[in-house]
Amino acid sequence: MTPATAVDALAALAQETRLKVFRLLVTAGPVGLAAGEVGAQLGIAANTLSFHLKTLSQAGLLVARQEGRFIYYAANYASMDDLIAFLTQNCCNGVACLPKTSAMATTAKRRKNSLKEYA
Amino acid sequence: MTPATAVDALAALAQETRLKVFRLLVTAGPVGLAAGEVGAQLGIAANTLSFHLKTLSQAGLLVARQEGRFIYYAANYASMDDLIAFLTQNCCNGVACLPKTSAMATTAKRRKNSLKEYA
DNA sequence: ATAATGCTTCAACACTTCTGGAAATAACGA
DNA sequence: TCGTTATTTCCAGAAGTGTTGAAGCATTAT
Repeated sequence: MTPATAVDALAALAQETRLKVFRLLVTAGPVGLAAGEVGAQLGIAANTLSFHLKTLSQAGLLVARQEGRFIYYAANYASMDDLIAFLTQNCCNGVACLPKTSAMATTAKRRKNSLKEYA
Repeated sequence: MTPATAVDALAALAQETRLKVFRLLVTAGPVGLAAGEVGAQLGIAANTLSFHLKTLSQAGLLVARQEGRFIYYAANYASMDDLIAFLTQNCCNGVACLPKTSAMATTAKRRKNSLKEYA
């Protein structure tokens, strides 16, 4: 992750509507949601939503796939991970400065839930 | 962390100069660096730097303390942690979607290094 | 006192971003 | 084919952001 890429991603998230959209898609899982569904759930006009989805996609935070007339958007977990790694790089020299972050996805949790759940 | 707080923090980080400053202070540890030192290391004019330090501080990402003529700025690890927790909340239902993030600060690492290192 | 140092504030300008209406494109159904 | 649905693009105006030079405060040194 380059500084420029990180700035793009952060700028994309630094807007109320886009942050709502992103968080909705983060909880929605890898399958994602159709654009219209996102708009309906959050009460956003189609053209405005399209603008914000484009911004998030260009920043690499969302991936889009077409299915018939619908376009599904899903969170790009890998780039979110890269962004967080970039922000916390060399933080505190390994001391426990980020308790919530480290608790969030422990090795134990990872072992308990397999990726196949989404297959 | 409220959505508004998160947007403020993300907006503060979504700027090349500020991101550089923040990352420098993240690696600098809890003691922080004097404003002038930050400016010297990154090559930023005093007035410009002051503007950006203020933005980062108001967003809660930095804490400032005066020491004589110098003002030391340090990363606020707690708010960075809150921000990451906010972004990744309910992500992927516990599946291993953020490998780097979870590897970043494991329980093992936390035990190995005590907070007293900075006392 | 006076000067020097460290940092901040102010005002002005160029530049970018967000929003909303209207029109365009694309896929499907009758 | 024609209409409907899903989504995007274009445009213009309003609002916000970053940079610069000059001036202003505090704190320390002479």
